[in-house]
Amino acid sequence: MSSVANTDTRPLRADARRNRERVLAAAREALAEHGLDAQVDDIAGRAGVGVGTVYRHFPTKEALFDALGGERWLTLAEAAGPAFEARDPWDGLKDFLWRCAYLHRDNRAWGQLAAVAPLGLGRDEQQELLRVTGELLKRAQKSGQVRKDLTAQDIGMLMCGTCGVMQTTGDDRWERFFEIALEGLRARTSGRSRRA
Amino acid sequence: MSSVANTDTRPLRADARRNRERVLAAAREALAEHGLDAQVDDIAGRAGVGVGTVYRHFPTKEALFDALGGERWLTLAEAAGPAFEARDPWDGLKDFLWRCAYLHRDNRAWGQLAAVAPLGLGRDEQQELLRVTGELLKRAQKSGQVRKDLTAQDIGMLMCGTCGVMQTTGDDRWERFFEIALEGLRARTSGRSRRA
Amino acid sequence: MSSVANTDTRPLRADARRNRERVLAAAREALAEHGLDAQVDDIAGRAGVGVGTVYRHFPTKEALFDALGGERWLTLAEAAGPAFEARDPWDGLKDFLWRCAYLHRDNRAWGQLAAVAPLGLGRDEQQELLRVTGELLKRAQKSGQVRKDLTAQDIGMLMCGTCGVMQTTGDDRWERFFEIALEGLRARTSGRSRRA
Amino acid sequence: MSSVANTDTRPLRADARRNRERVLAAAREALAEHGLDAQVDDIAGRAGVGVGTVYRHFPTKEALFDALGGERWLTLAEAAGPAFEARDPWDGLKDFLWRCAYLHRDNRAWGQLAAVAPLGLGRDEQQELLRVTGELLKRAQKSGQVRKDLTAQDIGMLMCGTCGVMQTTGDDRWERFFEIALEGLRARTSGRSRRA
DNA sequence: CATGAATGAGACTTCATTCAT
DNA sequence: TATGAATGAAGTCTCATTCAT
Repeated sequence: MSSVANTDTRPLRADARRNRERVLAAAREALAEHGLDAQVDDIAGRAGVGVGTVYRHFPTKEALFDALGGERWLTLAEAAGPAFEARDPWDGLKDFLWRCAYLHRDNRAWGQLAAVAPLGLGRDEQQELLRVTGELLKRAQKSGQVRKDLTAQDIGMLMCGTCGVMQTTGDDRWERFFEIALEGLRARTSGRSRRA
Repeated sequence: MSSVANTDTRPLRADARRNRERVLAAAREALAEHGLDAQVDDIAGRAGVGVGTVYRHFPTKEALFDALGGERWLTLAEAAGPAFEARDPWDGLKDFLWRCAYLHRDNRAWGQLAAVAPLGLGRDEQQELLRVTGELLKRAQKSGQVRKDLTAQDIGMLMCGTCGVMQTTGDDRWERFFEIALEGLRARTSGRSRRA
Repeated sequence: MSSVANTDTRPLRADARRNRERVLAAAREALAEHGLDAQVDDIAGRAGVGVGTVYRHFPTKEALFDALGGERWLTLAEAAGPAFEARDPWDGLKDFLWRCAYLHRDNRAWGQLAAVAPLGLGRDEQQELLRVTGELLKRAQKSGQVRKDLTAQDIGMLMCGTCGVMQTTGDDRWERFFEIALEGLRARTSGRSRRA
Repeated sequence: MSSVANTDTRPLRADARRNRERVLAAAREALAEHGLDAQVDDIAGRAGVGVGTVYRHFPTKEALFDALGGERWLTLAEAAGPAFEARDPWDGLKDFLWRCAYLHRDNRAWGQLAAVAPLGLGRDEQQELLRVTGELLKRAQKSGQVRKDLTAQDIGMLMCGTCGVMQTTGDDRWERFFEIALEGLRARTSGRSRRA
């Protein structure tokens, strides 16, 4: 969660780290409010630092938002933990996905990022998320509750679409959308084949 | 489709109309490429006219994009026509929705607009779309193929989410998403309960 | 008053003349409201003609306003008429000057022009005004009521200053200013000489 | 005269202050030459800074000119100082007013401002000017040299009218106007001396 | 290291004037 | 001849980024 975009291994000085965190927090706020059009000066202001400090930690506005994106992937992956405890694998998967959705609702910045950060590409942080998602998915598939052909990336797209709805409506209607879309994951009941 | 945003009843002069169309076409292009950040000067350039001409037809950048939005709703509504001919209501509905999706794919500008034009709100042009969607939906519900509790707005959100995916991935993966989400519309087969 | 700026001797066609007058009237209005920043399109609109027509009659925005300026000089000169009937020459002069002032008050456009049309320069139309002013002035000087050293141009500057005040305050305070300034024209009372 | 429009208490950095002064100086120049139509880019150019710098110091073109206006009132008020030393109150008043007039002549920008800044209204800086003017006026009235009914605002209008003339003629003729108008302030002598 | 002043390309919009219809 | 659509230079202001203090 902490030094996501900092490739330098040397630990940052205490105050530098604090500034970095402040900037990230401010960026989250600004991003949530104004989307990708958030202004660097505004972010610096919210963080209580000068623009220069922002640029010391992040070479570019884009880099700053990228760092936020990194956080996002990690946090989402962490959200999977409880889902592994669930008795019913389908419940576990659902729980995880709703959790992810609410995280996006509570952090509008992430929703904005979802639109820019293509899925299944690049970022290392994303791998872990895909891994745990795949795990939960496989369990549910084995229990016969979920379509056998689904992949973790399919799930990713579903979340991505949900973020889109979230931002467009700006209210709670996405929950309805999400509930419907989740149904799309279910295995078609054996009813038919049996009847046939 | 035609003179969407022109409230003045007087018919435009031939050349003026041609320019208006050119500007709209250029705006579509620019919007597709750069989203809402597309620049008026660029649009004028693509249209082969001066900026002034753009502003003569549309008082504001926003108004220009609005006009595009109007087109969108109308065209989508028109896309429903063939669906009413389908033998199977579910096939009709699916056909319509895929058609809508492909229209968005072929006109990336619309996808950008989808993110700004909340559903179920405002614009008159949107009413017609909701109406025909509702009609097709009702038929499919009557035939027992689709969840009874769905509304035209639910369908709208589904399309909206699909646009989100389309833009994020930038490739064809949205088709997969769409196919899955469509499954979410299906009525849970009564097979089970009946058998019980 | 009519074809002031039209140097072509051929009489204009009836409708052309009517348009010309309309444009001038519209220009007066616009000038009064927006000063020299009045827009040609707006003037054309008020006149109920196209911009092209405005430009047919006046090659340039400046030329249009100049024409208004011409009117101004002529009308002011005509305002002197009654003043020649006055019993008392000083009363006659005062009457004339107040009349001029009120003409400017009632036609704010002129006030705007006053700031751009230097006095004592160029325009033929101005000569007549200077002539009659000089006449009235001379009479009042002969009767010993007015400073002997004043010239018609001094009077012109006084009017010009009054217009400045009129525009700056935007209300009636200029009357006060004018009254005071007029006193400055009076011959210093014989008191002095008597005492001497 | 110094940091007129800077309400922030923190002292500006040395270089920032220097730039601020440069911008103001450039604005004075531009205003003098082109009036309120002076362009921000031009001002920036004259000041040797980028446009951004102008906008950092003054949020708006209007704000910039306002700052100049503030200077004006203050400087004029300061010009009254010497007048209080004069033996003869009328000489003192005259001296002050001529001084004001010359200040406007030497700083044409102020003349332009005179046309926009109505008298007796708003600005705090103006109060001081009205106060000292009133003071000098009262003295001259007490000594019987000046019309008893005059107010500081009347004097203000007189200066305002003078600025108008100054700008219209563009030469020295305003001195003549001013001299005449000043005579308008004098108490009509005859009655008194006669009675005496 | 931090600060925030400076930069300047570039965005949107206006409007005098021209010219095709 | 009248119309009003088209033009495009020019104006105001913004904001990511750099750099002196």
